[in-house]
Amino acid sequence: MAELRSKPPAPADDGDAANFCSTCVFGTVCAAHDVDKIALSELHFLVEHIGPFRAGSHIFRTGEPFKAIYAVRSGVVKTVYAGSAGREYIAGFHLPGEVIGLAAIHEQRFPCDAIAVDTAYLCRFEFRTLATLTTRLPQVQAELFRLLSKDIGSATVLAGEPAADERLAAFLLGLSRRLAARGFSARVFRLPMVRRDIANHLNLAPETVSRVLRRLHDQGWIRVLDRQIELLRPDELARLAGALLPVPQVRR
Amino acid sequence: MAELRSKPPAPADDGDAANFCSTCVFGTVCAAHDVDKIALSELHFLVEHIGPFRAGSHIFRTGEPFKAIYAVRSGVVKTVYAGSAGREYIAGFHLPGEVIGLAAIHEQRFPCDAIAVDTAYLCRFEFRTLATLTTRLPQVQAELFRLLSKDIGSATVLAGEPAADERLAAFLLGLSRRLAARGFSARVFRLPMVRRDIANHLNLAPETVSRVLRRLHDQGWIRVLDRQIELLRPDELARLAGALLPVPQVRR
DNA sequence: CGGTGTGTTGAACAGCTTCAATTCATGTGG
DNA sequence: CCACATGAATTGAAGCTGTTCAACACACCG
Repeated sequence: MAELRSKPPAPADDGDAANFCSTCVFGTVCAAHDVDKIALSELHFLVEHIGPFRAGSHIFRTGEPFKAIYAVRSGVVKTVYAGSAGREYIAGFHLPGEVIGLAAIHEQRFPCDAIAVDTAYLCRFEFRTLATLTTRLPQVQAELFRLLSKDIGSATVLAGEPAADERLAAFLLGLSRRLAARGFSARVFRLPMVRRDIANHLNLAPETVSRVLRRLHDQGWIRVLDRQIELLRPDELARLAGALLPVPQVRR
Repeated sequence: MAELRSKPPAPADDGDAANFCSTCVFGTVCAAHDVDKIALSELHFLVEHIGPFRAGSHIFRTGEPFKAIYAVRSGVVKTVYAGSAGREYIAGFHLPGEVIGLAAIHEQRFPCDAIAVDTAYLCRFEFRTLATLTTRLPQVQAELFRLLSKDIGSATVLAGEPAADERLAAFLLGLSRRLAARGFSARVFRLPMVRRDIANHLNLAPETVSRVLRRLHDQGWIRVLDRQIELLRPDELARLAGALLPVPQVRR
């Protein structure tokens, strides 16, 4: 477990006047297509680079009026809903290239907090301007539809309420795959968040997370050393997780 | 509990060449605004009325290629995800005016089954055509964004995993409010679905649903007679449900 | 060095599930 | 028309999974 890459504290690629960030959701959309050059440059002009946000600081808060959506450029961000009885539910952990804030469109207010887990940099997209632009950039509109649709699915996945082991297996594998898609090792990685966050994401007590990790460790399917994780038997984990897994990225 | 309205077996309003159905999601959008008349008539032309679907028959199935979204015109439709170990999870019950199929945009396949609970009639919107039209009808685009965003939220609500009583209270109250928004009584109504469906929606065993209903009944907060429900103390139910409730429709 | 927050482990408890039996309504075939 | 089968709903009893409460190890930091 020595070859673990430590995440760079600053974004590797900020983009410039001619290009989007390498992680940008809209980068791939615009690169290959014959799009309206003027509109494209407007889209580019619309992007606002913000950060750094230190671990624990808010990108937006529950109840704030909705003005913009955000794409994670570097670091990790969690979206946190206030649950009943003082509990909090973490809807997701968002890696570079992923977009947050889309759930706020409906009520025009953010329904959750967005909090940096790591030191995080983001891109800000003023939504009204973006929505206007999409009428001239159908590919961007399609991408927005797709992003919104994706979030419906991801919210639904955990709702099936499987056993603790399955949830944790699905969580680890999902994280592994998303990291792999970003050029990191799929086998060995470091959990960016504390146990309590994992617990709140999977609807478990932190103690249960500990115990399940230990169980998986004792079975020889993973190795756990603090936040260092090594997946020894991803096949077994996948079997455990069952239909719960986010499909291994077909598109984008 | 005698004044209960029985739901009409056929849609009350099919719309015509000049008007959308009274329940239509896009009706309100187009009615009041100064929109492109030609584009509007195209949108109108795009709508395809389908049905009836008898209880238990599929509107679409998991894995089918995504071609269109659907709006419920009359009746009730459930969206069912295949859960782990043969269990099934019901993401939602959809009343007239609500849209289903949006989660399929992302992977271009339906991630769930849509099954009629009641006899149901729907409107079908070819999605590609619709997406093209929205570039000329910004209000419709905005409405689509809003619908998608709404579904993210609704999927997240139950994820907070509260106690069984809270879930059931939230479910009953949510249903009551949605029915009220459609002109039915908020106090007295009939559950369109069987207990097992409620159980699969709330991640409970059918037996637990029975027991909780009985408990609420014995507390004097509701009256239950088979599928007939009367809410005697909606205030207490709301207190129980806590932050879990869908906000009482502000917009639309 | 004590303080704080994270993580682990143990033991008792609670809530929900599971299994099983019963009632009731509906529909089918003899 | 009745006998029987089927499925929904309810209720009871037992069992299990995860929670809660509590104690402790460990690292980091003033």
